[in-house]
Amino acid sequence: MTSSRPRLPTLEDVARSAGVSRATVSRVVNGTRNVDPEIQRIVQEAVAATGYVPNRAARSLVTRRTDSVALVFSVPDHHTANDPFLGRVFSDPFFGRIVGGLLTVLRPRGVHPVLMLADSEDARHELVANLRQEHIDGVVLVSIAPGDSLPFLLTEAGLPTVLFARPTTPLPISFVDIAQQAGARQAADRLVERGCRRIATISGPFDSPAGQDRLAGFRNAMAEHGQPYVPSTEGGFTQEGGEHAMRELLRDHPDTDGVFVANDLMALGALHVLRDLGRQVPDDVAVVGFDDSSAATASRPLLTTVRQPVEDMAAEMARLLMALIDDAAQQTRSVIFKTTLVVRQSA
Amino acid sequence: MTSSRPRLPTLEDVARSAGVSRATVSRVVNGTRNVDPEIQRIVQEAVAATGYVPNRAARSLVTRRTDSVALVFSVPDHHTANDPFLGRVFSDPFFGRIVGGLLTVLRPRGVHPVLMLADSEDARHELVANLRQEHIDGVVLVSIAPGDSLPFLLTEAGLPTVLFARPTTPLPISFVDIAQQAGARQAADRLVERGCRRIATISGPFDSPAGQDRLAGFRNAMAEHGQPYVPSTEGGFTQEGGEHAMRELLRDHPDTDGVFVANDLMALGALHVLRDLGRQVPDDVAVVGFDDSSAATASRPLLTTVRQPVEDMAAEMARLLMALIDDAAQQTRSVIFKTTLVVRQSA
DNA sequence: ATTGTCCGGGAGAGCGCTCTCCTACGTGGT
DNA sequence: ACCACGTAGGAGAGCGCTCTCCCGGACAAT
Repeated sequence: MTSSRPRLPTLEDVARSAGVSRATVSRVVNGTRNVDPEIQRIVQEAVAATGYVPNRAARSLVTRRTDSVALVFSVPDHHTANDPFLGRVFSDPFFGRIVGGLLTVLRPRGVHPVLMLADSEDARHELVANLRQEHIDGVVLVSIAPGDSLPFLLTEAGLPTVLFARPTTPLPISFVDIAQQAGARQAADRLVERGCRRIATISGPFDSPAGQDRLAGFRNAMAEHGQPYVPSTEGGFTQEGGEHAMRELLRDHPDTDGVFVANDLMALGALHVLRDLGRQVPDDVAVVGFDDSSAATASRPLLTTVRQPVEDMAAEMARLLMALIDDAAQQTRSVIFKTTLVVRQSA
Repeated sequence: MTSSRPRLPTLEDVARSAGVSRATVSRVVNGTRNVDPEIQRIVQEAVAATGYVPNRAARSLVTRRTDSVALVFSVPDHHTANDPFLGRVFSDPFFGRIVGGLLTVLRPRGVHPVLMLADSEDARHELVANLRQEHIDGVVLVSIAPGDSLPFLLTEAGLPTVLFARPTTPLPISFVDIAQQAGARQAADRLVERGCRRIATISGPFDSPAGQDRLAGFRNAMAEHGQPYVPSTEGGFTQEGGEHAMRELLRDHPDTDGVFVANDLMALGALHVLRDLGRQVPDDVAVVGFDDSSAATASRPLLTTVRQPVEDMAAEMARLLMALIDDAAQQTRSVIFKTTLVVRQSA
């Protein structure tokens, strides 16, 4: 029974009711220029009495601002929501953590995030066209598509954009990221501190900056700790990959007593394998993960891991984007967050 | 170096370039009425040549449609994104599964979901005011706040709304849900079929419809299987609650050989307790969860669970909402989905 | 007094689009 | 031949808002 929209009050209505002009009401509503306090009061009462709320479309039309930003997830081509791949992306808690972080900054400013998905080259171009047509003020881009063209396309279109994680190829674009290498170093320090002597690592895919950096950072740190060679296997950032890598590692290096696993999901898999093979964690083999995702507390023993402050990073993305929108001439900036080691049970 | 917006092509520009009137271009772009095929072609070429994309704000202003819907998450008061509670909400993979499902329907229709959060009574009222100002066509509401006022407020405001899960109090509002009782029955059937004789259950909170229904459904099914009394403990739908409940259950009923746990998160906790106490799953105690969330595949043994088709449900919500928006006089409707038992290792 | 300055308020153009009219032009029936 | 009717395209009125421009009055400086 949706009562067919009974025409909502407009500025005009409020103006008439308050006995002033439309312009004055607009000034009061938007808090621009000086308005006599008495008139302000009258207008505010009229607003309350009529139940007036500004029409965003009309406002956008003239201001060329929509007070909404796109939250774009860019994923490899030809995956739909029913595909296992995309399903995994969206079902990753990380998605929700980003949203939560963004909202802490966006909501107080009355800016709404609009969800968008770029899952094909066509979609990417269409997206840019849509965004250019000024119905969106800026873009928060989370890209997990290797060699994604969107960062470039958006830069080229001159759209205010902030990336989650450093772009694969250098680009004049703002982003937030974590100090990956320093994070890996925290893991190394922990394992060494525990007294582990034969330390190995399960790495992420080599074509991802995060995978590379964590591996490099870990190796560097271990070298400084006097261990020149670190056995490593690639686990593809998946749970199954982690299991497989752990098995391989133990086969080739049965005396391993400490493992740095480049993300929690793989660590979860590794823990399962260790238990199946009868190795006690952390006593026989200590394990350190990365991310501090929900997997870290779903596992037994609880996972010691390097925490990535996703919510804070997302909030900062929102701040950077707002600044970029307010002042288009602004320099692009990057903000790098420090990770923290969360010590639980596995190391 | 954001090149300060170089004024984008408008309908007028396209019209001039094609040598026709604005109205004709509009007709071609929107595919309304009959337009001479030849002129259609000319206009389409002009559109391509100028790179024209409709301005949504201008269009919305006159059509009173925005082609965007709100995706509202309504949560209990006084929780912010940094609070553990809300953090958990947003980090629950379920959030992303909803979004994924919605997008499969919304995207092809060019409708965008706008994320909103209602975390206080003020926020709820403000939300309704915002939505009423016609800058949003409809609402997809996921409420996890007990006694939430939003379903009522939205109905009252005459806003097209679709709920995820049956509202706590009866209301003329569309919703999707699953056949909770039938789902619980599937779990019961499985446990009985495996030969379990002393079956118990860990339930969700009694103030949630899902918690109630699953418990009632399970009891009914067990009664039909000849077991009149089912020991049960409440686990609050959390992992810790599940652990605690499992411990309690085993203390009071040490000979339990099968457990239905009303969600996967609690089941995860239960599995940990069972292992700690040296009970083999599924041989000593069989466990069936509910939801088929990511926890189900993160556990060892892999969790046998009742699958809730969240993506399909979300897609249906989108369909219901679109129908409601297109025809406001439409009846409110509910769609109940069947669950499926996913047999893995734990039962 | 006269001029200049500031400041509060109103008038009105126009953002880019849709959609209702209206006109011009066939086409068919009588 | 005439009129009725259908059909394709144009003209133009807004949708609700912001913002520039303008005006009138208060006040200070000359």
